[in-house]
Amino acid sequence: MFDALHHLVAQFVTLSDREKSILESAFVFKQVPRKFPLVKHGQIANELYFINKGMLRLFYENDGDEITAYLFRENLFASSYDSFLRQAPSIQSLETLEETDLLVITHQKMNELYETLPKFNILTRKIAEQRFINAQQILSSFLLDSPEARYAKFVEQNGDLLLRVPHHIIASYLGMTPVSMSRIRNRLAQQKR
Amino acid sequence: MFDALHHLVAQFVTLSDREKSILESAFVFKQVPRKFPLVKHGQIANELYFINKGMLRLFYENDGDEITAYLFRENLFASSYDSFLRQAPSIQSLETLEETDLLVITHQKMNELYETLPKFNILTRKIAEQRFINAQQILSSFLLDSPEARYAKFVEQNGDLLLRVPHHIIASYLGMTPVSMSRIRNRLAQQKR
DNA sequence: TCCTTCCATTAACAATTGTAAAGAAATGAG
DNA sequence: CTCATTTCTTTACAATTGTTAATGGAAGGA
Repeated sequence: MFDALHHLVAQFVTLSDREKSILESAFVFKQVPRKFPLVKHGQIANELYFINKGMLRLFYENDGDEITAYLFRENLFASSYDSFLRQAPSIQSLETLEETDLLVITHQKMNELYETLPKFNILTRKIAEQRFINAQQILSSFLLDSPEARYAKFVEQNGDLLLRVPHHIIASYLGMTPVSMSRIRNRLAQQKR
Repeated sequence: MFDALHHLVAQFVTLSDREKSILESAFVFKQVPRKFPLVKHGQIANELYFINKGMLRLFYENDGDEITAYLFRENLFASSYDSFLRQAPSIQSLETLEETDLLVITHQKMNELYETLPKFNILTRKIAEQRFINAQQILSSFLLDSPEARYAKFVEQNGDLLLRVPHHIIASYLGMTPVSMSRIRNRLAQQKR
């Protein structure tokens, strides 16, 4: 149950068995069905999730339609980070895309961990740094690439998601409409012939 | 000389006088002229900068032309972060826009600080978290706003930079061409009449 | 101060994207 | 298994952006 979590943590810090069990005891297992809302826009996110199985989507609600901010898959930490970190009302919503198995830690438990497990500061620092680098890579794709190139890169890196996530959700993640993405798919498919 | 730095640090952690002097001793003051290259694309960034006065721009070099990744102003830490954090060759370049006064800390000195000043982990974690939230806000503007709205927001938040930074540098930061930004400026100016 | 380089705007045209709507196919809940 | 809902694609048109080029003006180095 905690294998994937320990495997991720081990990439950043080395923990003793004792420290591992302190870490484990801070999390609670939770299985949630498809389309289950974990954070609603306007609420304060007070949980952080580690995904054992399934997928989450973080999205904005923009007068009626939903714009994907990020897609979380297995073995990632997920949350509405801005809300969770600042403990302020979330401008994003978080929902499952599939039936999902989560390890849940509350904001309060995390603060306790900073005390009982000093290495936790290093761990979260490195994870925050990595998230920043990731955000910067996505941003760079908006600055440097055409929508067509951005879609092509997405397929290269996350091609499997095309079969797992509705296309209009991917389209909004790539900053385009489903119509435009369909045209791009058409163009790229014809180039390959 | 260290006033602005201490002021920023105080927003995240409380340091004793002794800790403050440890922090100070890790930095070196450096004044650099306009258009001075601090990190060249391909190099490994091994310095982090705190800006006392002046401005830096972080940019990509895309077959000949330069695309702004970020604009750093006074009282901010600046670096080619991906390169600095991973100690890998930088895909970005970092340059001064004006004559600039910097406090410089090396990657090695930073690792020493993590040992001699444990609170430094907390400080850098919180700064990394803040940078992530900032990156996410910028990204959300690409997902949610039209180029016109993105320009309008920029003016609202950083209007003074229009007089301080060449427009084509701002345009590429906003993900558009200088021509398109000029048209948008024209449109918005006419709406106000 | 002079001169070269850089910079912002405008114009015209091509290409791409957004919007709205409709139909066919796939999917999930009961 | 069936039916309502969701999802993907296509079409036509409007709007916006990119591209290239030219001009006038500003700015900075010698």
